[in-house]
Amino acid sequence: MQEKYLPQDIERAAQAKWAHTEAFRAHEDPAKPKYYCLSMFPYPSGKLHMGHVRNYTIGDVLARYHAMRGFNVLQPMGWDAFGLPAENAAIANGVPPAAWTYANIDHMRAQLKALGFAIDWSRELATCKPDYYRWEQWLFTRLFEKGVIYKKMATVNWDPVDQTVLANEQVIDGRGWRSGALVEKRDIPMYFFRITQYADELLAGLDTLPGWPERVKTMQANWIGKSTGVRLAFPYELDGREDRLWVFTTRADTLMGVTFVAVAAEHPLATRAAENNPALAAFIAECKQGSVAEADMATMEKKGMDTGLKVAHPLTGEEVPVWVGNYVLMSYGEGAVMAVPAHDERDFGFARKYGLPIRQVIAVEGETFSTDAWAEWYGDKQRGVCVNSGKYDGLGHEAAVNTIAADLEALGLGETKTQFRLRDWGISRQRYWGCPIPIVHCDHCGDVPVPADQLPVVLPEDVVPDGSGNPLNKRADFVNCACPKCGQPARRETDTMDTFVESSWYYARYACPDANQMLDARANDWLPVDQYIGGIEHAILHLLYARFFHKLMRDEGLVTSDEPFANLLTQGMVIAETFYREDASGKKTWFSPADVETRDGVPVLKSDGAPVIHGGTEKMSKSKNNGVDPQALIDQYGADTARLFTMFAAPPEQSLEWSDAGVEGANRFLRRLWKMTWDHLQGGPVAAYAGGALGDATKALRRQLHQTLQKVADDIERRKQFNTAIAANMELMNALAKLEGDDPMTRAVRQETLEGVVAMLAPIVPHICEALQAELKPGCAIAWPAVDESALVQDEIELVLQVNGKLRGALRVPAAADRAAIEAQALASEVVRKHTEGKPPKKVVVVPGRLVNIVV
RNA sequence: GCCCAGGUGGCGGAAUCGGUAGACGCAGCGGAUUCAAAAUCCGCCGCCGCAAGGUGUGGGGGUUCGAGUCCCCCCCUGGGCACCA
Repeated sequence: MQEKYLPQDIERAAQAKWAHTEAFRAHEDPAKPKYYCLSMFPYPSGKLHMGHVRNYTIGDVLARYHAMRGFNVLQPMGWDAFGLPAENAAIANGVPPAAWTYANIDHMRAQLKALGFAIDWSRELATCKPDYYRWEQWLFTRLFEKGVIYKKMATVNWDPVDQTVLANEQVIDGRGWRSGALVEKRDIPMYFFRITQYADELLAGLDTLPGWPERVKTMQANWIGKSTGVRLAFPYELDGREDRLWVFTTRADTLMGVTFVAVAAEHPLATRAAENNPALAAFIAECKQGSVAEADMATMEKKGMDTGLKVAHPLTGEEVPVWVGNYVLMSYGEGAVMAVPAHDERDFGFARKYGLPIRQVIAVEGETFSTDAWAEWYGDKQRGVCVNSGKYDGLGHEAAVNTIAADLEALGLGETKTQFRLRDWGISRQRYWGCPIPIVHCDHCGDVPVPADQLPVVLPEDVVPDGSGNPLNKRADFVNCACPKCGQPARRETDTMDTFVESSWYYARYACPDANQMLDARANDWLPVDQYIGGIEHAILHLLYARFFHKLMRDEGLVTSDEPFANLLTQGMVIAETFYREDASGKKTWFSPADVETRDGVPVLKSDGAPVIHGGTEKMSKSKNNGVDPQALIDQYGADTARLFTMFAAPPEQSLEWSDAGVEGANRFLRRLWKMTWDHLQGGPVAAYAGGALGDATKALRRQLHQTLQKVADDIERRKQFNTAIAANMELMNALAKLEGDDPMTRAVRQETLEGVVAMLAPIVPHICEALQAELKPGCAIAWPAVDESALVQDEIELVLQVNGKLRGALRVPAAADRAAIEAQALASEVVRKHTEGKPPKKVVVVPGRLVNIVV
């Protein structure tokens, strides 16, 4: 054994050994319980960032721990390889996205291997490879034929200068990120997954997932947003024809307070009204500026304009004006809303701004209504009762909704309806680097899905996008084809799929990566995933889409389970400070924190010494350029230090603010572990303690060892909190360092303790543990030690002594002492007499094993 | 704007079911070792106070023998908002 801890040498040796023995190759084995441990696969952006290190170390700790505890473990890895950054790199460097992506994959694979993760690399997949995406195309055609996928118009961000569709991320303050042009909304045809058909099941399914964090389930439930309300109609007559304007509301009880209705700018009524109204047409055009992102829509100034059209109130027949509102979303509900300014805060503000009437129809006892300012109670469903509402006066929320709904139904002007906030999933992307949508457009046959025997539709990999439009449109060899149905010349669809489609089923493909079909029987051997680990930022979209896709695959007979992920661990983000400079046009340039230093309390760029602006502490991301490269850490200290530090710095679910300090401490601990083992082994080999009389010190250390074994198992398995598991081992090592003596019994206990620490830390720092095990117990694989219950027994325990709830001292009592004996001993103690000043106790609280509180 | 989290020493964090606030680590301070330094080892380390003691978990209120933990209100920070992944 080397006296010095040399991480590079031992890590290389351990990794070579694992590779040689195929230690992590997973095989189906019905004799053992399976444990499918999956970390969200990375986007191959170039190099690993700290978020990856954190994510995959968490997964690796759980995978290795479960393997030690007798599970048949599968831990695969792959690449979420399609996406926008590859096109951006192509624009910047002139490299085809495919070449850029494959080079990144090679680099990042080597980095992952250097971190020593227990991954079955034989199952590696990349979503940009035809043998992966062909099955996605195959399923698409099946679902298209079933009607689960359909085509409709949808609104996108359009850059009029670059003549291209922009992602929401590419719209900055309403302008295109490259051109700086004002972004417009544009309607184009897109393919949609009918996810709303599964809304109820996706909602109900959350209750079958006890292994998911409550907060994620709450977010998903709110996202699906099931609400019951009333769909009702405002009749009107236009151009001599009778028609109805439909709206949906959860507050039908306020129907008598409607003073206007608001429609979206794209609503047919708005379009019709604008025909002879240039001012309105101009306003509608204005509404079409800006991004389609909901956050932008919700935070922009609420504006509106009267269309001049009137509709009739469904119950009173009273005339109600129709306005266009820039805050009304065409894609949600009916594209129109009824406005009750008195009882909806947004309508209230809008009515005051435009001088529209505010009519109170709900009252709360003891409160006075005023049109001057909004008060919380105006919108209170619980306490409010109807007023100024004719026959509905005096009814509470529920009764009023039911009565009004019944009356509307009798008139044929409304019905009770369940509404979801969830919208169908539009998957068409006007981009090159994605999975081609397997549709052929034929003048005679319409949209024809590509037959299975003609799949995959292969994406050409030699393309370099230039930032304007989809380059596939310029590839005649791709676009021109024969209609699969009639054989006549036809055009291939050039839109590609949302990359969320690839990441919605990769977890299943890992079970059978070589299958010559989408999935084979092995999928059911491994699914559902026992532990899924990934960033909290995926709490809604990715996880909802994957759950949805799993149900689609189930309904295709490909899997038997209802849910893909039995247990979910949402790791917090690795965040870091951001710094930027802004040019005259308002364009921001972001600088890496590594290139920034503080001079006289001002952040400046190291290269030019001029100040930069601090942009807050945010998720490490490419766009903010605040990622920290873990490679330097690995190069300097080794993989085990990087792993130990990321696991020790914060519990997995919390966000982790990056700082370089602390890494040194993790490395110091490993050196100390190494040195203590070396020192111990200088005395020659010794067997671990296996029985016999012990002194106080050795007995206490053994108790701590076995307590720690219990705690660490609980921390890893149940609490999934690795920082405290590591801290417990540090405490144990601190105690071991204080154990003196070289007699055989003491050395046996020291051997047992070191073996225990090596086993407990093996999932976290596997390389050093592998090397230490080879010295401590040559020829024996690391095994999780059984807890010795007899070592845990204590004769005496210490209780906390309080007087009036304040800590005043401690009390040593026999472990078996009963309540009365403890109370007597407490009352007799010196501290109690001093602090009670002789007053008789009013109450004595005894919490067994914890404390005694004397109340006077 | 809406939905979901979080806020504890100089810093990262611990306190698992309402029961000793600050485990463990970083930084700092003092000492040992050394020609010297690094490394290592030992000790101290919330704040006020010489001490006794008081005080302290974003702010305000409440429940309780006892609140970081439960309830109400407020402030701040982060994540998501459907085309970043």
